[in-house]
Amino acid sequence: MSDSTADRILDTAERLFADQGFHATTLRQITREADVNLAAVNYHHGSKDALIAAVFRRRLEPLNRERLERLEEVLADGDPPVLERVLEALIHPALRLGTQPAGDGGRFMRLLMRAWAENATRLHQAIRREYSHVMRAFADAVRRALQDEPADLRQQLDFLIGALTYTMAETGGDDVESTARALVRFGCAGLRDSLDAGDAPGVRQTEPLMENAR
Amino acid sequence: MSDSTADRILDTAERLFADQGFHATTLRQITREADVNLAAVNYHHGSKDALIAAVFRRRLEPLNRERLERLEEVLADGDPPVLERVLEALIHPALRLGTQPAGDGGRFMRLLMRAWAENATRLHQAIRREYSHVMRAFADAVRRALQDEPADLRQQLDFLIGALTYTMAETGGDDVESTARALVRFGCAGLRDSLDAGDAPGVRQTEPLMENAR
DNA sequence: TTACGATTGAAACGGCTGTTTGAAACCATT
DNA sequence: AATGGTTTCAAACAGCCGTTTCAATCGTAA
Repeated sequence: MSDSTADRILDTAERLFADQGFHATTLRQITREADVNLAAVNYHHGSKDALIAAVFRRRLEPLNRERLERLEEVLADGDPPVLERVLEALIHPALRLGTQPAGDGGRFMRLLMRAWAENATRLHQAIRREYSHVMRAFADAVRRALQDEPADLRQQLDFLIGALTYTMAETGGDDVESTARALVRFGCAGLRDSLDAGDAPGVRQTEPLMENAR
Repeated sequence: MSDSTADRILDTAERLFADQGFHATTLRQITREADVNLAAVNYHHGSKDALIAAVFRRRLEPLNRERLERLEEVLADGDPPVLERVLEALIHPALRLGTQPAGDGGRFMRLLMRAWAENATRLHQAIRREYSHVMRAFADAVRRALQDEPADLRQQLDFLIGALTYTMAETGGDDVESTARALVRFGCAGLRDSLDAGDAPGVRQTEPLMENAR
């Protein structure tokens, strides 16, 4: 049941895509390692592109659902929500994804990173589309937590997403808890300093911040 | 002179690699768009893999050199260096790379991201090797700026590198100055809060930071 | 047991890949 | 003008790609 042909193809494809990339991974390699016939991919998933999309859909949908559920809980607990808990709802489900089924490490996140490096492709756009409402919800929550006007909060959130994605792809999914704690804290400090202090730098200094390059 | 065959191949390859990925880009496409003969790639660069390495070497070497030069200046200006200026030496040369030759946007950074998504490959390891001494130098400088013991400062630096890489690949290289300013500030706040406050959270809160997932 | 849709299997399809080859063209030096 | 090394060119090489085909097999419902 859980080892149906279609599922075995998905598992193997996810692993190989993450390790080697989409184009570098061939259907023959997938079907050989999954121990299924070559034609099974086209029979069960339609095409290689459809297989790639299926690999993402299987992980992204539960991830974003859990993120939004946790965000709802945080928002229900108090109206100016606690910034730490908002970021934790964003970060923790993603970091846990790396350790979920069988210690796969940051494999899927490496994959997500790959897909997102494929800018200007249909895959990238599809993922962004599926992500957009999640990010909008979190941006609103952060704004409310900071009780500040919009500003360019989206940029700071992108900083955080970048740190999260990079970290997940780099670390092997070990010590998820401490990594999540460190990242939540890092992001909170950055967001608070960037927004609630207006335009002035958070720490005064004698040297000019930005000198012209030589 | 500047449009030598080898250089035209490098320029075209960099653009196509960033837009489509390494495996998805064919030598025939590169040579067609560069208006050179197919065999020219193997003649001037040896192989496709060697061409990929050459594309990276051309950008990475000046980038890391400029970073280290600026870091030296900052360190020479005062012994506990100003954290903002250290991060600025790390971030600004990278962000400027996107706007250098002809408004190429974050193209090379998208490429770097791609290479770094290719974990466990020789290319990734080669890049990490070339980066390691740079990162070590910056970690030392940050440690001195914060006047703190080692801790897991490397992790915080990875957060910052992730935010930088993600941001560069996402934004088209526009408003480099304001992006750099925002990122320096974001990173300084995160580093200061994470390290100089020890292990206690920077902001007290009534809710537990990390609840068990449902 | 028979019948039938769902699944698997082996083989082949056209097409594109990176690389190699050897002749032609170029260009500075004798 | 003749030479010899460097670079370009068109063509071909073997090999792998995603997909399709159609017969063989399986599992279940009549």
